[in-house]
Amino acid sequence: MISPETAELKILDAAETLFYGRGIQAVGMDEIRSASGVSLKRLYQLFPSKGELIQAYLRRRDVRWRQKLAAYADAQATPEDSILAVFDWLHEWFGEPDFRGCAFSNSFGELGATSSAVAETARAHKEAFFRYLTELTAAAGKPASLGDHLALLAEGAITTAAISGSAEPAHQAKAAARVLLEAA
Amino acid sequence: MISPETAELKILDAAETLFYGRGIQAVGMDEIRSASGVSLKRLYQLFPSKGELIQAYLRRRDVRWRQKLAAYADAQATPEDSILAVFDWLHEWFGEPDFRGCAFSNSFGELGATSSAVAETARAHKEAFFRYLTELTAAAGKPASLGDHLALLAEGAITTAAISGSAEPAHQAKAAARVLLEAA
DNA sequence: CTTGCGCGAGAACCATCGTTCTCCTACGCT
DNA sequence: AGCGTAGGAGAACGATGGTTCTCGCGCAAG
Repeated sequence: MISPETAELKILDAAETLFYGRGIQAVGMDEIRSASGVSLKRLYQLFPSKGELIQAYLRRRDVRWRQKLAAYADAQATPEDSILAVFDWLHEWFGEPDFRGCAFSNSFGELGATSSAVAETARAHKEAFFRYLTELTAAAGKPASLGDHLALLAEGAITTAAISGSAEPAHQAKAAARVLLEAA
Repeated sequence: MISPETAELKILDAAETLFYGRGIQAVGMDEIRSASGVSLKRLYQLFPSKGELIQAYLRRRDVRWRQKLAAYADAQATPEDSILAVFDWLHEWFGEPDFRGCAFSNSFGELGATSSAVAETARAHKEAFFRYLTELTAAAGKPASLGDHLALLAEGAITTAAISGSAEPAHQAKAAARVLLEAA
């Protein structure tokens, strides 16, 4: 028998791939069982309902996504470089073969109206992202409004890249961000 | 008996309210029948499947949304004013009590991976919106890249307003747009 | 008048899905 | 060895949803 921790990881990995790739409602618990190789009984022991699995999926993705972004941006030499690097990171993300937009925007559009837990998780994710950009602009000695503006550009780039299937919006957003950064 | 045209309108109105307000998969055909007052038999005569009703809903919303935007923006005195008016119009839209983000982004996130028809409709809607903004920037004697940048701001404002539940992103996007407009 | 067609109301049908249950196997403890 | 418990595989259950069918009625043509 596999350990509970391993089982939990396998379930979360399968759930993330399936939920993100095909939409939450389009994926049944049976499919998560097949993909993870964990029995239904075990699955329900670890996550007592699909709703709790959805929350666990979103929470883990939130943390990992923001960690990866921060690791990339914080490695830059100056705050200005960090700000622009955000858009480079987005470009790399958009180019991944399974990129399908923002998991939080997607789940909000799908379930936000019927699940306040999903709506709240999406809101918290976006707020944390906004806060991070505002920290970067503060470190560069720029006003908080620049953080808001950059966040809108990034947000727009994500949905546009998802729907158009192109990574180009990241470069466009970066060009706009450079203008805003120099003007601020 | 009501005329087929009237029945079709009542169905589309009910479908739009329900699909947009609660998500497409969360709404059953029975609920559309109750809300529209049109019998299931008639409903299936006019729209042979839920998929075709979804497409009709999205097509009509695309046309109306872009018409309303263009009517508002084109009424301005100068191309520059038209560009900035786009964000005023967004602000009004965000303030509507049933605002829940972009119907196309939402349906793309929900069904884009499983329905190529939905994905394509969303793509066409965004492309038309982008094209419209590029026309405005061209009329103002600005480069096409400005149109792309404004589109990203608008797009970001829409999803941010939806998830945060605030109309403020429209004002923030307008401020950023003004900077980009003057710098271009 | 009567015959038949179109319609509305809603039951019926079939698939799917979230969740639970059954049955059987394997292993740990005494 | 024998017993009890946990776990896996998958059937079962109840609800829901998309789609179709049945039934009964009203109206229009002959």
